[in-house]
Amino acid sequence: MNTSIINNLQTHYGYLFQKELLDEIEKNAVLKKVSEAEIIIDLGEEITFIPLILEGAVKVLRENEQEQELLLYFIEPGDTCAMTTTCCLGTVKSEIRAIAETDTTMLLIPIQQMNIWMSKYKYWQSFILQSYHERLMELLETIDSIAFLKMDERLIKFLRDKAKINHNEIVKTTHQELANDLNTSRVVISRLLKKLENTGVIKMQRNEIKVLQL
DNA sequence: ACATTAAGTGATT
DNA sequence: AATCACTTAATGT
Repeated sequence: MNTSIINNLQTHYGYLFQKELLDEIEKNAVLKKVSEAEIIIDLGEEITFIPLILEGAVKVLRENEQEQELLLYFIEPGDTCAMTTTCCLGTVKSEIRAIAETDTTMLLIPIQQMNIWMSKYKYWQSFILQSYHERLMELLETIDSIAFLKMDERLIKFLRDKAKINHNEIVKTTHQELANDLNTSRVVISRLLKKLENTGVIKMQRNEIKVLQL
């Protein structure tokens, strides 16, 4: 494994850097690159690995039978996906869909290793627990947002989050996509965006929205 | 020039 | 806030 990957691990996952654990990660992990919009794992697929995000961002969403979707949270470098850690024994099927938000580089850790390391390495255990906690907090934030915020507040929050994740104040998306992510209709999004533009919060063009007030 | 897709609007529930 | 029906604007071939 080359040095840039090791450096990256050190930057984002510093606290789980124990010599032996690092050696094991080198030995067992597979480097994977996915490009934007690629589906990393889909509903019902068997989970055989857990990802450590090195570069990029991944969006995690839920979908019901009628193909309505709802964004749960984003995961960034330094994160792992909690849904894949929920069951430590046996194989489980994914309850969520993970899509590359941008071009993303990650390390895939086989689920068996994950289980072995849980008891073998204290750093690994606390990393997983902490990550699980973070994911839960983000989920709570999303729930709050759905329960207590009106659609216009949800929309601007989403745009800001997205701008942050992409490290770019210009969010490249369509009104329809936003409607899908927030599980509302395109017309509603169009009208709310217009209001936001009039109040100077954003500026829009076809296929992109510039968030002025981050 | 034409077809396709994105975005805007008014009316209704 | 959702849905419908329709218009207008932008973009690809």
